[in-house]
Amino acid sequence: MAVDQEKSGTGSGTRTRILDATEEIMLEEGYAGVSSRKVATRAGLKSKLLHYYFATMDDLFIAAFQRREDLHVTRFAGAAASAKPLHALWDLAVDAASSRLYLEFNALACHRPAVREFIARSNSRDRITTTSALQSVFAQYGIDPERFPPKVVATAMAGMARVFATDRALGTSEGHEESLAFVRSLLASLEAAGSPRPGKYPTDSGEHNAVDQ
Amino acid sequence: MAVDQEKSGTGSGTRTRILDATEEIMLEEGYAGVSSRKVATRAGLKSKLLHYYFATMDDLFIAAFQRREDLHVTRFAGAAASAKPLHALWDLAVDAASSRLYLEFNALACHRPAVREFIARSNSRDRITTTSALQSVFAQYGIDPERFPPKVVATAMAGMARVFATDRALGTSEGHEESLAFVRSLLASLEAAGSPRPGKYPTDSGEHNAVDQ
DNA sequence: TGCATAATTAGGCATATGCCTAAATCTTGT
DNA sequence: ACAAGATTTAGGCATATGCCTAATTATGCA
Repeated sequence: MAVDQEKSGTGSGTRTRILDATEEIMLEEGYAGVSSRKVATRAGLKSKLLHYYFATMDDLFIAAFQRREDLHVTRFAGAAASAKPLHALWDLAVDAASSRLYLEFNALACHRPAVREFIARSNSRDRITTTSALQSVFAQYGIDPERFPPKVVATAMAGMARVFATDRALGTSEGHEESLAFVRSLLASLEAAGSPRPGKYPTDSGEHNAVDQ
Repeated sequence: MAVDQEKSGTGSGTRTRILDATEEIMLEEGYAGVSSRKVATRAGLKSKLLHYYFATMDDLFIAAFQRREDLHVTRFAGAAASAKPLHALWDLAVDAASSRLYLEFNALACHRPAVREFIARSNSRDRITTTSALQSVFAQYGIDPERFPPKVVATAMAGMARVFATDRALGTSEGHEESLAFVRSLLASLEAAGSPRPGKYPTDSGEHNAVDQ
């Protein structure tokens, strides 16, 4: 325990401020721009104190990632339970800040073995959770899982979100508008076709077409 | 062509060796692992010589990226002109080494302004070129561009390729098999349905192949 | 042959980074 | 009030990095 958990509000949020600073630097300069002294300066404290909260840089990165992931899990649950789960899940995946951060974390994981396992596990878990959520939604909406395999849709969603995040970070947006419009219209037609089925599984109702051609 | 650089052609491939070493380190440790001394050691030469070929690290990264991009452009042209362009373009996008490298370059671009413009331009250009190639192939195959907007397909392809690359680098492969199988079967059905298309467009045989515009 | 140019080698400086040990101060529960 | 733990401060070392100036050797060409 000790420092690893938010003991109480006593630290005046020092730990939180450190993680915030870490995220900011990752977004502005990339993960390689994160150094102990830079984080400390940005958080407004001496570098020694940072070392007190996070003995090593690995600890810092893992904690930063952990916090983001916890937030993501919460958001994900909310999205999956919302009235329009497909739209909500898609919006969540595309969320700019999160995607950009995950991008950096993924790159970071490549040369920090201690962090890699955390991120790899999280990636895998997220894909599985998304798949399972989609599966349930698809069943509820009467969407043909052969036509839209949840696992494939989950992978495609993750992929497009990453493209958007990367491009945006580099200042381009070639194809974003069209892709977003296309996906949204697809989601709308999917949700419109299955929406009026609260609590029950459709499987009936003639309009199984949902994705007609 | 292919004269691109080679200051004089007598470097006994030193320049090439430097770029190779740079790529290797990027793949093994990430872009942040690339330092002048490390590259020099790996290429089997003194760090001073590296500085002779590439005055700054920006120059080195830009040259490394440039070389990869030239190779990609060549491969792309070949894929677009092949007998099964859809499969070829997809395979190219998913190619492991290239995707991983582009991933690193993208991350690198975030905190190296001098490199950013190169990469951003390349990303944008690649998306446009892919879109245009898909458009032409779709027209040839009689694939409805409303149902498969080339721009959207190009973005989705780039996205899935990135997910595969990232996951593989981290040691996971959740959903890869299913996604690859799904895409391949989709491509097969598209190519099979389009090949015997009646009309003025050639079916196969590469004589009048319309790859250019 | 000679010569211009490419290719290679040499040492070093200013800076930044990760991580360490020890002590002083503040907060808390009792 | 007091002890125990949490929080903050302090200085420093070994290492790595980017980049610089100059000199020496190898090579191709007229």
